[in-house]
Amino acid sequence: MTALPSGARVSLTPRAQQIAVEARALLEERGREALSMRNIAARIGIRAASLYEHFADKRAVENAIVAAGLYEQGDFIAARLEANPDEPPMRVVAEAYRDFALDHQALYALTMSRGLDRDAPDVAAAERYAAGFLRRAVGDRWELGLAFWAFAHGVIDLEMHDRLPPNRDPRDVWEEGLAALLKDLGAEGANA
Amino acid sequence: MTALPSGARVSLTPRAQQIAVEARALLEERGREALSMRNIAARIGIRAASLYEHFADKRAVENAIVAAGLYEQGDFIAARLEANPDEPPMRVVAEAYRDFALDHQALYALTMSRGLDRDAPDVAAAERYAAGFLRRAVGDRWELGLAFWAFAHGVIDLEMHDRLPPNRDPRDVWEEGLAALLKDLGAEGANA
DNA sequence: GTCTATATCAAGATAGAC
DNA sequence: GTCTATCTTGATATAGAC
Repeated sequence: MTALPSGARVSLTPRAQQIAVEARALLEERGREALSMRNIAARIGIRAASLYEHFADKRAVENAIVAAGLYEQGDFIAARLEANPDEPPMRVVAEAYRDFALDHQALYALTMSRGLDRDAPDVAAAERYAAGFLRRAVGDRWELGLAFWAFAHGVIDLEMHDRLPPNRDPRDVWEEGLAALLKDLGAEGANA
Repeated sequence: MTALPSGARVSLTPRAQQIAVEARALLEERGREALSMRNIAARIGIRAASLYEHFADKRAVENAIVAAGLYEQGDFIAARLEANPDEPPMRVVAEAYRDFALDHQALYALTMSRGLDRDAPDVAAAERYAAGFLRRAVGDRWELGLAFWAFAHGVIDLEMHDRLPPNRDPRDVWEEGLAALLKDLGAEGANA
């Protein structure tokens, strides 16, 4: 069940792979508005024009980053589930989701605040892979599963935009909402 | 308790007020990336340079839009509460929040996906006004109130970015999560 | 309060040579 | 696969005249 390296899941030439890796590093180091074709190229030591030999346009580069990020997010969740077999899976998935997002904020924002290009096969497959963990954690209560996701995303997004009151700990908000939802999920989802 | 017209709450010259109104109309009609100084000016029939007589920079124009939007959102929620005195207030607030957001998507996105400029006094006051309704709806369970907000924002944001599965009704996700949170809030918040 | 004119910058993308 | 050179567009913002 150990995951393949994400490179093996994605249909890119080796060079395009490498560019996507550097682009992602750039994104995480310098933020989203630094992710320009020029900056990506400069980091690799080539000219922006040369990138178009490997990607049709900027959107395609972003898609590669997003797809790789979703696989990595899934792998991270999978590892946490393996490491915590006695915790309620939905709690493990939720905590892992949040930790990953907060550890990769620019990547998370890129993934969530643009529409996903579902006609890009790599993106669509990566989305299915990542969503699978949520699905399995909630059994047949798929709508409630999506509600967990919405709650998690909402807390993370408010936190990232500094919208929560400064005198409150976001972790308390998180715990309060998560507990309420888990109560509703009940025993059904209590173990995998 | 009827609200003042939002103009009266905001410290802008009449001309600046008028510009902000047009800017907001532009935002709602043509979306966020159409909100440029050039486009705002063109809609009024002046040149972009002239706007700087009334606002220090673009950010200030956005702040005026956001502050007015928050007051309007608050008024909308207040009206719903008055119209539904027998419903659980937290449910009324949540439903009103969602309806307002979905009816003013570009405004909502502008308000939520930029940081708020809290040193702009108008913005800070508007935020307090809008947050007050949530506060009163949850009594002393303020963290849970923030969890309601996070959940609502999360559903709305996923919905706006087309992230929810196409074969599921977002309303079902909404209802499922809201019901779970309301259950946890219990009788305390059942009436105002 | 608005104008013209302009500075400044940066973005995505293409053509065609090597 | 990368280069140079360039096109095209569009943004925020300022100076100074009227």
